[in-house]
Amino acid sequence: MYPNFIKNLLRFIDLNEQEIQAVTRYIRPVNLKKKEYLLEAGQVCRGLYFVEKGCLRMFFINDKSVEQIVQFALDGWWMADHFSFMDCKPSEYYIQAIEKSEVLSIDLSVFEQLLAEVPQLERYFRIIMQRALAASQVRTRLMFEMTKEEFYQHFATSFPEFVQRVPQYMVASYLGLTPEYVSELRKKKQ
Amino acid sequence: MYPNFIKNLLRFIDLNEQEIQAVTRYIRPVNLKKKEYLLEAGQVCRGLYFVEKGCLRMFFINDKSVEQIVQFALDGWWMADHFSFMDCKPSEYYIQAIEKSEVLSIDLSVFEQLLAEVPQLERYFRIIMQRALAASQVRTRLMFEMTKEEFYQHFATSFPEFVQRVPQYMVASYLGLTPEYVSELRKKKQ
DNA sequence: CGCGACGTTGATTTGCCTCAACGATTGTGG
DNA sequence: CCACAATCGTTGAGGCAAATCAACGTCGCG
Repeated sequence: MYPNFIKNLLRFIDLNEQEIQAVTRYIRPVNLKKKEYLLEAGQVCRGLYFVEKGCLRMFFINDKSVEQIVQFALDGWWMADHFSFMDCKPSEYYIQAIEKSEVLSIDLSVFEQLLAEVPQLERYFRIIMQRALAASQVRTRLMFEMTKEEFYQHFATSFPEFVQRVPQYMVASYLGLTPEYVSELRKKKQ
Repeated sequence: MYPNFIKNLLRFIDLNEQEIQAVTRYIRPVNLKKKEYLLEAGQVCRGLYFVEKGCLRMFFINDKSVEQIVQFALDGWWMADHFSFMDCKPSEYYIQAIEKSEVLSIDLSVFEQLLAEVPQLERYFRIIMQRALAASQVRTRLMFEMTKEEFYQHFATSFPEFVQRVPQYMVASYLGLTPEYVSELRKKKQ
């Protein structure tokens, strides 16, 4: 049951069988078909979402009515609009399954209770958040450091599985490029 | 002693007098003169830094040998290169005092011990990290959503004290603009 | 006073976008 | 199993936001 999730927990904290059972009792599993939404703009982001299997994207609609992707999540990654989640404010984001996905949600409504019952999870989430923050710092540096062309090439060579798995125009959006320009860059490289 | 720091702790968790004493025993205070460095590229980021009073900036040197600022921290904010801190990897960043500053460091060498002695701090740092992550998500969205001009105007009106307090070319760097272009934007607005 | 740090101005250049049109591939209902 | 429509990627012409480069003003400070 939820092998990826439990493996992820045990990677950062020690839990006995009983505690693992306790955690899983608080989880709300969500199965998504391709293109189905986990969150839509205007709704409150109810949970912290763990991708047990599949692939999600998080995006907003900009003032030109174009989808702007800000994050992906593959198997074993967490995803949430933390601002909306923490303050119960309506989100400006959509979270959508790129492929058929199996997601585990820890809803805010049970989050505090869960933390009280299994206090080690404070540590787990502290580490998860800290790592996410580190990743975000790295991304910021790369965006400033590189031209858009280098940024694309860097991404394509760093995450080849990714470029296979998701459509090219989504990669373009995530990197802040137009699909046309990515097309030009790919031609150039060969 | 460290009034801003303690106020910040108590804002998110409950601690009794004894626990507060325990925490302060683990702190390494650092006083910085204007332009003094707290971290230089190549060094490991030893601590999580809390700005008790003053103003810091974090930047790296890009391939054109230009300083690129990625973050500021005013009184009451945390700052660190989390990637370097967590994995003890040499940092690519500099952290420098923009003005005379009083910083409190929680060094990695005592971090785990401190968390063991005052377990509520796991919660405190989980919240701190989560909020930093939320802020980072908002910044990412703004950078994608707005033109550079809007981004500058948004920043200038959202943080007027800031624009007073730090030189214009640093604001420009933080926003990913050239000083010349910011100059042009300011002229335009009046 | 003189130097260095900071800001401004204008001319020129360019990286990347916009727009429009056209293949190629996929998938879906009849 | 085919027809036809989406969906996705490509190409090329033209345009613009913002960078680059160079030169000059101005202020504060040793």
